[in-house]
Amino acid sequence: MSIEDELYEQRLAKISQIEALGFKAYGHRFDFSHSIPQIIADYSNKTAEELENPRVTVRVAGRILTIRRMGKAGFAHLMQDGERMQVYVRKDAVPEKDYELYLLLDIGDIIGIDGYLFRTRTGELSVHVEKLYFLAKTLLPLPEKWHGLEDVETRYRQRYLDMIANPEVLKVFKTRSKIISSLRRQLESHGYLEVETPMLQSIYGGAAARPFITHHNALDIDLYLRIAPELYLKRLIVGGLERVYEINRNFRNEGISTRHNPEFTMLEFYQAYTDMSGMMDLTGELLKQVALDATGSAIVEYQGEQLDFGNIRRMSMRDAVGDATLSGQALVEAFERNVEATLIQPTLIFDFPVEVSPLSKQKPDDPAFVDRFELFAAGMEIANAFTELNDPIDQRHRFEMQLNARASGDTEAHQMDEDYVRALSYGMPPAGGEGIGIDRLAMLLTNSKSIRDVILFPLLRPTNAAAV
RNA sequence: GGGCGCGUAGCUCAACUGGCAGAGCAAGUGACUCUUAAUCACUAGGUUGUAGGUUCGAGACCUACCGCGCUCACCA
Repeated sequence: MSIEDELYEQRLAKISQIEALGFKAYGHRFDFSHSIPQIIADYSNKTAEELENPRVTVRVAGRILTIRRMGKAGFAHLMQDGERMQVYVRKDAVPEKDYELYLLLDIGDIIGIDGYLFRTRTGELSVHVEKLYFLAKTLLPLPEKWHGLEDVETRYRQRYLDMIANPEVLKVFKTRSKIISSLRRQLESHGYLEVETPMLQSIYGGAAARPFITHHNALDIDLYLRIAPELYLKRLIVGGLERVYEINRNFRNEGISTRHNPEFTMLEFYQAYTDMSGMMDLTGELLKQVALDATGSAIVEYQGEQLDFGNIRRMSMRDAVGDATLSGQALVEAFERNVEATLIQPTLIFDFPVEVSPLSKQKPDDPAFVDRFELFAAGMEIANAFTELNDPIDQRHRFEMQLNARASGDTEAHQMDEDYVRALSYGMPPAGGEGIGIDRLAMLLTNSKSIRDVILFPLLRPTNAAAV
């Protein structure tokens, strides 16, 4: 019998014992009076005397992290929402069956308690237990309490264990949530409307990437998982929704790395009657506020560097490369090869060659370039924005150039989207648009080295379930 | 896809040049009414990722495969 089976059997036996005492191994609703973080926030600075007069009674729930039994009394730590609270159980302070239950508890069990707050002799804020409730039995052992769970593969495959054993992981995902809610709040305050556009598309576009292909049975057609929502969002600009945004998943059938997950979250927003420079100003405003909302500061530490989102630099691609003679593909290649990784401080790079920008509007004074910028930080591309191309004839021409590129082997070139050209043909107001990679932004604002640390369930190769 | 590295008990890690697979935590039994990595005593727990090979002998060396990490390419 393996150790795990043995533990499992022992714990099944404990379920019988717990039920024999009159408790349910898997309980029902439990209305706690205070969350553990609440108690810590409200009572951490209270003295032992203040906690006695008047006595603070609490009903608390949580997962058992540690147990220290000493004959006829003992301590345990409960964890809720990433924070821990010590509880003290004395044989003469609880009903007889509750103490028998206490003796049967395992690390990992979820329990509820009634009791009152006090300070131990060493000063730790604790709950003096008067009644125990049993809420859920753990049948499997938790990772070790001291080192936690460090094996990265298990952390990603069994994220729930990672969250239990490594409370800082909870913080990362709370910060990610704050980032998204901050962006929503800000865009709404600018009059933007959140919309949802198709993930299943019969023509994919809006980015240079290879798609995932799937099949719809009833229509008997292949469909693509979207690589970007761009062309649909701009149809909405044509239709009169003048400020729209979408925060949702894109899917790109490409490599996996510390900066790439096949499905990733993108914010895209479009605003009629503005242009690239309007997007530049808005980007600065959004990022400063999102950094403040997520971390409390516009200056954020990332991997030993202080990134200042309060003061975003702007530089043309040619200036960044340092060669005013380069243009087209050669300029982009020089930029990607020599400059991109060196852009640690948040930097807007503008003036992209028209060849790599089939959806952007050309500069009025230099048609070799378009009014487009990308935001880089920590050597990563974070955002991409431009003055939207609203000339349907030019757009058709750009698509045709993309088709030529595709014919000569560029598997990531755009498809022709006749309906999109038709939409533009009804007249799209001048507009600016932008996409921000939420996962990468979350990396920066949580000081995470890998995109997998900011995606709850990153894609891993499946294994035989038994192996993990 | 290429290169480099890793895989030992549920978890965190040892095991010298190829020579009896070990510790702490977790688990079980016992002691203990203010502990906090509780303490003390005892007990149990292993197909060393998988399959081959070399060898008197393999956790270690060789080959292939599986999985993960880093990195390059591609991309956001």
